[in-house]
This record gives sequence, structure tokens and C-alpha cells, in this order.
Amino acid sequence: MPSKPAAPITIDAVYAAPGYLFRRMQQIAVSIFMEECKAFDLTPVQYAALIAIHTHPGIDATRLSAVIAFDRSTLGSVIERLQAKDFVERKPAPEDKRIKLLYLTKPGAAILREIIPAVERAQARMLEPLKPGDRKALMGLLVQLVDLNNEASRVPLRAEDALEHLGKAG
Amino acid sequence: MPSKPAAPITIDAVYAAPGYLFRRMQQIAVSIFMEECKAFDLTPVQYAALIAIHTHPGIDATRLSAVIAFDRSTLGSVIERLQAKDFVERKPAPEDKRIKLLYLTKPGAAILREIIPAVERAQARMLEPLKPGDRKALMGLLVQLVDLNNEASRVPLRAEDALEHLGKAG
DNA sequence: CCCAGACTGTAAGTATACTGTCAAATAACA
DNA sequence: TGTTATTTGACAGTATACTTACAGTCTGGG
Repeated sequence: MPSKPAAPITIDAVYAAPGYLFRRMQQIAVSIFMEECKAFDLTPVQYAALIAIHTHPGIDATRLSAVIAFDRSTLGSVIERLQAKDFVERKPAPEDKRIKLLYLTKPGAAILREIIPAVERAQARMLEPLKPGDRKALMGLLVQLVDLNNEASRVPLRAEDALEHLGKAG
Repeated sequence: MPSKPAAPITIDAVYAAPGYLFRRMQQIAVSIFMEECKAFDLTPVQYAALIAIHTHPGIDATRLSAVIAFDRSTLGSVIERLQAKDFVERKPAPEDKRIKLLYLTKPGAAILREIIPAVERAQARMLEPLKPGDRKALMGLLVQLVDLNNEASRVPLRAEDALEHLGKAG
């Protein structure tokens, strides 16, 4: 029984590969997000950071990076930009001189409330081409896959562990 | 009948949103790719460019950007890096002084042959946590979604249109 | 043939996203 | 307690990814 011949080296193979499809969907998702939210001048990552700070006021940068699965070194500049727009403020932690605590400012909380509908429109548009049943199926599979692959992409802490110091009510 | 209350503003809502899941899967996919292919010093995008040039020798940068769904301005630096590694060469087009034609060098063709198994291992690993049936289902849904959303992310040309000048045999 | 418009590669500017390294501060342990 | 280990935020360096702008080139209509 002859072994399967090696796949031809062709760009068509790439189009069906998971890596290509994930990259492409990420491009499309960002594009749709920016389109729906262009009135707010917020990127998807900045939005995620705002939401996370709103959910966990007083979180520090390292834990925030775990919560939104975002590289610690990049997060610095994201926070800087949010600070420059006066959406976020940083206060030194009294009990640990290394740490700076993150809080939403009033304008930060306000823009978060205002942008939510646009974000929801964007999320809906990403899946719109699929039949409703397929949307659910896709989301279910993705949640599973991301969860089971979580270790693969280096994130310093699991989100739950990251939040211990904030208490259950965090 | 009361209208559905507004969703609470919480990071948990983000975790189930398509935009977050696509970004996260892209991170994971790149991470797995780099891990499997670290011996070759090629990024996913550089790999896609090599494959596309191999499939369409003599393609120019603008058409290449359409074929791999990659921004035209970023592609310049990607090609530069591939050129610096001596995997790609650029020749001026005789009939159009604006255009530079792209070709794989011998080392470029060689590394492409060598890296294929590692890339296939990476692609397999991305989906490994899922049951085989679910992998197929996920890929099917993603192919559909990317295809139907293709217009959403600005790509200058559809891949098929981009290749007309190269002839059917391209 | 001329010129308005389109196309090509390139560059500047912004924003992720990752790898490292580093110094200061804290924690853990012999 | 004192020394080592870890943690934190910051920085440098590389590589996407997008926007706008631009100079050179080509093409099509008048």
C-alpha cells in the first residue's frame, strides 16, 4: 500500500489551514470593530482593558495582562494611551512600592457606557453571515478550543489566580 | 413585557465575544507555529509569503498582498526580511518600471521544503484539543465565515482577480 | 499626443504583540 | 537574619497590521 503522496506545496493548502483562518478572522474582526466604534477612538484592546479595569478596580498591570490575555510588556503602552486620553488613572499602591493601581476616570466610565452598543453591533456583525445555529456552534467550539489551548500561548497567570488578591467580590 | 435588561458591563461578557476569541486563537496559533518552527526562523506571515511566491513565481508585491490577504505597506518590510535572509529575490519587470517581480532563491525553495512538516505539526496541534468531528466542523464554519466576510477587511484585490495577469497556469 | 487619473513601491506614523533585559522592591528560606 | 529568588514596571528590539501620503510610472480619453 503506497504511502500518501506529499501534499503539493501550494498556497491553496494555506487557505484551509487553521492558522491562516484564525489570522484572517482576527483581521476581519478588528476591521469591523474599528468601523463600528470609530466615533470613540478606542481599539479592541483598549476596550478590553477598560472593561477589565471597570470590573476589577484597583487591579495592577501584571494582573490586568492576565485577565485580558495580553502581553505584559505591550500593556504598558496601552495604559499610557488610555491615560493620555484621561480614561484611566494610576495610583501607587501604599503597601507595595512596585505596584501601580489602575482605576477608570469619570470620562473613562462614561465612554465605556456609551461604546457598549457599538461593540455589540460589531460582535454581531462578525458572525452575521452564518446561520444562527452555526453561530452558536462556532462560538461553542472556539470557547472550548481557547480554553483547552490556554497554556499554549504564554500568559503569566490564569485569570482566576490573578484575581485572588482582589477578593471574591472583585 | 419588559425589555431585556442591559447586559452588565463585565469582563466575563468579553470572554464569550467572537472578537476576543478570534484574537486569542490568533495569539495561540502564532505561538504554536513559532514553537514548532523555531529551528527555521520564519514567521507565519513570512511562511505564507514564501508559499505564495513559490505557487506564483514572478508575482509582484501588490498582487502578493492580495493573495495572502496581507496589507500592502507591511508587505514591503516582510519582503525585505526575506530578501535579507536570501530566501527571495526581486527583479525589475521589463515592461513596467514600477513593478518588481518576486522569485524564490534556491535557499528559499529549500527551506520551504524543509519547514512543511513542522508547519503541518503546528496546524494539527492548534486543533488537537478538539474531537476529530469538531475539528472538521470548526474548519468548515471558519472557511465559510472568512469567505463571506472577505469584503469586511480591506484587501485591494480578490486573490483570483489578482492572478489574471499570470495566466491560468500561474 | 497630452494630461487627468490610476497604479506601484515606499515611507512616516500609530498600535498591537512578542522576546529579552534591567533595577528596584518584596518574598521565601536556610 | 541575611541571602537568594521572585515580582513589578520599564525599556530595547523585532515583527506584524493599519492609515495616509507621495514620487515615479503607466494608461485611457479627448
